[in-house]
Amino acid sequence: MANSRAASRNLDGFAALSDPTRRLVFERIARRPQPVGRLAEGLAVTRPAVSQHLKVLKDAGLVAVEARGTLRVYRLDPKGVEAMKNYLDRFWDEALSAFKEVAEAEENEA
Amino acid sequence: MANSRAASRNLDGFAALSDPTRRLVFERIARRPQPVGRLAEGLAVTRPAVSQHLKVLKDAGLVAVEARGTLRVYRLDPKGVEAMKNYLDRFWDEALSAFKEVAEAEENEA
DNA sequence: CCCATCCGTTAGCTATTACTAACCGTAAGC
DNA sequence: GCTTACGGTTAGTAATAGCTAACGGATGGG
Repeated sequence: MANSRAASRNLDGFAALSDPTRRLVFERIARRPQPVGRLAEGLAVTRPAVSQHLKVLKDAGLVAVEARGTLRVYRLDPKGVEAMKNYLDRFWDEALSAFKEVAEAEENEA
Repeated sequence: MANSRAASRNLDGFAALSDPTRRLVFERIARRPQPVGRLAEGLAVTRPAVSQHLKVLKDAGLVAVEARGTLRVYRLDPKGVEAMKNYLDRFWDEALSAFKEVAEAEENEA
């Protein structure tokens, strides 16, 4: 990675986790690797919908597939999670320092 | 906050950072606190658009405002960033362990 | 070989979103 | 008090996203 833009790659994870249904799919997979059919049972949406959500999560690097015969078991993928964590860490210190400056400024005004 | 759902609140940040233009606004504010007008100058979209993006970022707890006379300076807000960081940390270990299990399984198959 | 099961894909519809243009409110400067 | 600069809000539009229904492909068991 040459510049800071490298950390900005693969940030489709934000769009992937922006949908509540997709977050549920993600959290269920985190609890235990599962095939698509089982996920669809407890999710109030049809199986094709879950399949489309899985495609988005897979393209974002948040989940991975393991073909086990005719079953396709989905599990978490650390790649996408790490990319998002790194991105947020980039601004974490700046967020704290900005907050601190304001706190001190308000102190002077008081 | 009693259960793990507490960490799932305030996750509108994912939707907020899912838009590329909104990410640019967020990153620019991170670099230096700025008023709306200055942000709109370098962003290829009109000022009202930036204002709407700022409202989304503010509702998500990612930015905060400080009224300085007629100027309104926007800065980062640690709240939303922390919520997202915590959420991702919840699944970080599970993602790694799931990855490890698969690696070992593939090792046995080889 | 045939059937059943599991899964991904497409077409089409509806709802949501990001955008611009126009408007209104508010705080300084003369 | 009037004007100017700065900003949030609304109306309306074009694009995008999530959903269901229907289909097609691939694997395993009888």
